[in-house]
Amino acid sequence: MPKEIVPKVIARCRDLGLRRTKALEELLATLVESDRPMTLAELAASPRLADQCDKATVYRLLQRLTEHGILRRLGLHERAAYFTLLQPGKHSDYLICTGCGTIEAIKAPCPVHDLEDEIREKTGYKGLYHELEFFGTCPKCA
Amino acid sequence: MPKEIVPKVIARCRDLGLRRTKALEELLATLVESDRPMTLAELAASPRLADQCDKATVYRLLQRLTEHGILRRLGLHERAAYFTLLQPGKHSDYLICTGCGTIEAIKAPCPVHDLEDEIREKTGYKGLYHELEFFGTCPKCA
DNA sequence: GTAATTGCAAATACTTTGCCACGTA
DNA sequence: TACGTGGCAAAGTATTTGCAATTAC
Repeated sequence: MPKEIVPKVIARCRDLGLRRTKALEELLATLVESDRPMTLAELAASPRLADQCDKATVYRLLQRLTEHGILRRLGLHERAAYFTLLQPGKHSDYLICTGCGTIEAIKAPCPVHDLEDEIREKTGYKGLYHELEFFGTCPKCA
Repeated sequence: MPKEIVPKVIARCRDLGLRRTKALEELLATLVESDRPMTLAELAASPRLADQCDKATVYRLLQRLTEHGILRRLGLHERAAYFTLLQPGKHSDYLICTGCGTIEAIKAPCPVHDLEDEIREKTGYKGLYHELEFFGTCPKCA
């Protein structure tokens, strides 16, 4: 959670051969400050990026960072794709209200790691990871 | 798995006030025969439906059936939405190859029911359900 | 007969790409 | 200087809707 996250991630990007651009810095800062996954549209419209660069630039940045394993692309049921910073050792599952669309990360420990290991062994899939989401109607929407 | 599934589901539809149309029958039969979720495009192009009706009809059928709880709409990471028949007492998690896009249902018991109950109690969300998917590269694609 | 359902076509929404200018290393 | 990046605009892909015609009940 400390502010030093951004510089560290940028260092990782640099190691991967990516250039340090203003857009990269602002995009990462925005994602780190956000406590939930964000869409391309949300990112492109966010304060740090709106005046900074074109939506196509944000799009290509998201592509590049996802390919390099800095970000992860999530489904989350909306028409738009969501992106989140991938931090080693960290994993989040989400609780989503199908009424208002609110997305919140779940704090409880994820209960699927054992099954994930089992699947990895039995199927031989490489680079296995999972995505777990809970959907329902929040008290406000009910 | 028996053939009687379709008539039963149609009966449920009728109880909900839906009309028994050819398109409805074929759509349900297609989904029952499929062992995995399908997209609107796949369904509209499937043998039973291709000559039967317009894609817009399939689209609206999927909407209606989803609203009435006969089907469930899933994310599954592709740009297109996936739909699956919702059978009482049945639940599937999926294993998806990010290379070739293969989707297969996981047989192992789902390990998140306890967490789901916990979330239901703590948050007060109504109609809570979850979606769990594993992503990775299958042996063939690796 | 009446309301639900359908077909066709047009409109959206979000994503993706081409091409040339620009900036970082 | 050279190659990764960025901007603008156009093309793609999947979804969603309007409206008149049709069909189930």
